[in-house]
Amino acid sequence: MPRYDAKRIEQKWQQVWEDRGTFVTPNDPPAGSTGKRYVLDMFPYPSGAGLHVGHPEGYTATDITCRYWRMKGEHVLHPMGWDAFGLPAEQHAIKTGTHPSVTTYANIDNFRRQLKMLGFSYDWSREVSTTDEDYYRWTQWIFLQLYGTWYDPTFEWTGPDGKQRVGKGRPIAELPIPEEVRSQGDIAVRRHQDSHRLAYQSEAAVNWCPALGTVLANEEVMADGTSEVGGHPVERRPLRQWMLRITAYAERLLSELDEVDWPESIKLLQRNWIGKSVGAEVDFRVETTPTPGDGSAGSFDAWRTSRAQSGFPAVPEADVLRVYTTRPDTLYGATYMVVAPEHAIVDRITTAEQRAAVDAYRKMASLKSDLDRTDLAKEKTGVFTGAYAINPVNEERIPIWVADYVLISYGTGAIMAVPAHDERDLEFAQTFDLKVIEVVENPDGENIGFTGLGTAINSGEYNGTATAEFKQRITADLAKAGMGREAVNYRLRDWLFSRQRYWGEPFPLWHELDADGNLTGMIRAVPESELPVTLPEMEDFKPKGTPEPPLSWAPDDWLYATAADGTRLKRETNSMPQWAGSCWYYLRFCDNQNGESFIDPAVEKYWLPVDLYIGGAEHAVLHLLYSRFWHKVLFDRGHVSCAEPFKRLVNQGMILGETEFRVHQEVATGRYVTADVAEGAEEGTIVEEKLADTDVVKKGEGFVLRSDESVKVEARAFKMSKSRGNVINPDDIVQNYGADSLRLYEMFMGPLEQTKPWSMSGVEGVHRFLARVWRMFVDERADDVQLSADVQSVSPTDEQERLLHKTIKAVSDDIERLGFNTAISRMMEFTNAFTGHSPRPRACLEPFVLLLAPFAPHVAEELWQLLGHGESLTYAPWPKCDESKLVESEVEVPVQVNGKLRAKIRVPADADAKTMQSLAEADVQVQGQLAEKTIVKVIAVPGRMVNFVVR
RNA sequence: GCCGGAGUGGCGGAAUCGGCAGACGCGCUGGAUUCAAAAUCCAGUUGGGGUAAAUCCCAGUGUGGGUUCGAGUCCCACCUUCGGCACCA
Repeated sequence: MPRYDAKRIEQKWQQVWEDRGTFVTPNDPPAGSTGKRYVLDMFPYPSGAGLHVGHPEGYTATDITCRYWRMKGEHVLHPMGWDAFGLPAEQHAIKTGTHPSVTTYANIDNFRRQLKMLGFSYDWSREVSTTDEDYYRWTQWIFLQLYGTWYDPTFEWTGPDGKQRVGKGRPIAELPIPEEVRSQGDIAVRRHQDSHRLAYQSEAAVNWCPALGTVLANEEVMADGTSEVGGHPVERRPLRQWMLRITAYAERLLSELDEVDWPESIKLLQRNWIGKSVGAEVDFRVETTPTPGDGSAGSFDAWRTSRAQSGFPAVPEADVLRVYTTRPDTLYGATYMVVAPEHAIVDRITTAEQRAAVDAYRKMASLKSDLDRTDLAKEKTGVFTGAYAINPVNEERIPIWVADYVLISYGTGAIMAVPAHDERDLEFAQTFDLKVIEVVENPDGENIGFTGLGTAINSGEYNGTATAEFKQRITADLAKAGMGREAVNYRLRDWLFSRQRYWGEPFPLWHELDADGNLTGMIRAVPESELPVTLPEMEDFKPKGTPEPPLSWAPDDWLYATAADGTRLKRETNSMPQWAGSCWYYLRFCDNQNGESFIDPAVEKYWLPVDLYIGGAEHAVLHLLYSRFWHKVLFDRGHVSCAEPFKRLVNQGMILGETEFRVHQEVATGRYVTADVAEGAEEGTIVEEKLADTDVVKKGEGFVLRSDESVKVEARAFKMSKSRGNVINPDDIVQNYGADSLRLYEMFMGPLEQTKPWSMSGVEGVHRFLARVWRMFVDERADDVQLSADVQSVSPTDEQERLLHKTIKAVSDDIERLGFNTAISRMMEFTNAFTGHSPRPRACLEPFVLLLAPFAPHVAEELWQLLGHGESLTYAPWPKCDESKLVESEVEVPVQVNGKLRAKIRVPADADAKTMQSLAEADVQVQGQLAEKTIVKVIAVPGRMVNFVVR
């Protein structure tokens, strides 16, 4: 029985593709290729659970695109690899005692098997894993580029892409060394350089997660103060860590977003994350300083005079408090100031009377976790320092407070508080009974809200000025007086780049040791020739619950060395975060065998940028921002030729579990029982309740399902999860329906970008479609698989030809705009029209097989072979749409009367407006509608419709 | 709270430029085939009304308003829902 046997067909063709190396892609374009396409998937983390149905969604979308472009004659790069460093493998290793590399490579084998089973056209010879020494050698090399680079924000240059830019990452050797630094000797020069490198060490308070035994990046900590992985509490702790100076690139990361074709929503997420704001810095002189001799001598007037002469200094004097504000126009409404508890000025200005209270507050604030500082403690706390500052515009004396609602890490760590126009300031002012002065009003008397725009009041000479103009004027005036300047701030923070983990890339760095074996703080980069710094073999890599990284108890021969100059060296024992490997994998795919460099420049120039990048929206800020940052550094240093790595980005939507139904049934007046039911459960079924009203129904007894108005049915689809038991395993789907059905179903579910629920009967639906296609070609009543006698070399009818070319056009257009669901429905329409008719012209069916091929490649190959073709259809030319075959001599158009559809008439396709009108008027239906009415106006759109406006 | 996306039959969704709302699939109903079933094929399927018949009538794309000859599509306000951010001055 030659039924549609997906399993036989799929195994056969996967073997053929592998044997023939069908998808192996050399870097040199084949003769006659029309161009290059680099189509990339976000490579997976090979978890122990295996492939999830979410993976094949994006992978099928890219695969269809690749197969389509190959048939169009493009040279297509379509690689796959593994983002295999990371916490789960390490935690699994700790639990089971298996080395993480063992688990990782076993998982990779499973993932590879599953992906091959789905028939994706990857060039497997380009496979990489971030955990391979050959790979992370270059991750370390790129890190050294970051380490060896400083950002010059004023450097003007033109890149290889021909665009003019201001700001460039330059070699650290080109960093100007100020004379006073140079005069202090070598160590001072090295320190100066270290403070400008894109990779630097910092002692700052970091996110330490005791449960995971590691520090985390801001991006890895959720809004509620718990870790993104596992949801464990995270605390703030001062620790020495490696940071990457991504903030230096904030402006470039923001402005160069305009160059890429990404969804606006993702660009917006990145813009918000970078969080640029434009405002002003303003200096407030502290009136009294309790400790003499710290530079506070002199009157306010004297200070003002000197400022007017010397201008706004880079660093304020010790008794000057610098604030950042986006609303310099509200300066007259500043009634108090607030500094963050960590602000250095607090020690200098706190009065003796307030000292004890301030110290206690600062201590308390330092112990608070982020969680305490946000959600739980929304009410404002703070302490008066006893000191006052002078408002530079009106010389008002205003109190300085310490409060933790001001963050040390943003702006200058200090604010001028304008309670009339800032909700948080008002809340604080009300709590502590501070003055509120309104300085903005709406001339129309409408409520402008806190931050609304309007015109100035209570603002001296500026009264009556509109907000926008006021901002400009006062910023200019402050600058002239040496009291302020325009300033830009970013919400983006530097990237915490070190982790206390074994299973990650070691840093290619040495610490210099002194005679006693202590760190001197001086760093030496491992020479490029000594890369990779491989992970040492270790039995015990279990975190000890302290911030000591596992590598710190690595064998001594790994840990220590002596330099040629006799200096004792100790390795950096932190490791890189999982993001490191995924920051640049798209580059290595182009040239994964290269032992000389991370990518050959000519190869890079040919393949880059990635033309289409598809993956989950969960990487909208993290991976995609980090990756762009690294790429820009490599670009600035001349290692890549384009400034943006991913030209077009598409996020696939999440696939949810099957829709679940739940009934709420009234059992007594106002009392409900709730239960999960199967879809289409019938009245009278006994269902077991979830939440019982124990007064009415005993728990565990169940109740009889009714169907009346007191019963409410709730339908909801949930995220797939093990605990909910609604996970769909791709292996099962392939086993029961085949890979082609899985691919087709995932594309048919709905738009790629959309979140959508799984439906098993939907899978059956597309499987039925493929079986229908099969029967369009194969007579199932025959004894063996052979072309049906109904498929004949006869001339197609005009109608058949028109449908074929309509289908070619629609499917091609749909693939190019990634509208796979509609492409599939077009092919279904074609199939519905052709099945059951005999004879079925070959001239229509052959191109149809080619249209189907990107979506369901296995069955398409089988049918192509049945049609007598010896070669795989992978590189068969894509069918061309003959526009002349699309034209119809007559079209049906709607006729409206006062905008309402009243009739349909057939008109010649090329009829002009006049002809259409007279044909419409001649129609019996229309005449009936127009009888006894006056025609006021007629709108006729040729080929579209006719509308009579009547009275 | 702020920012963004989405609301269309019983369900997933279609309508690419403001021009026939509901393509295609699921589900359901009826029929054919069959000893019976599975599989397959054919027909119907937004709701309401109406007819001997239908190429009939009315309503209809979250709600309320508006622009237009004409609105699922554009504008204003609101509701619901999903996602992101969240003391960022």
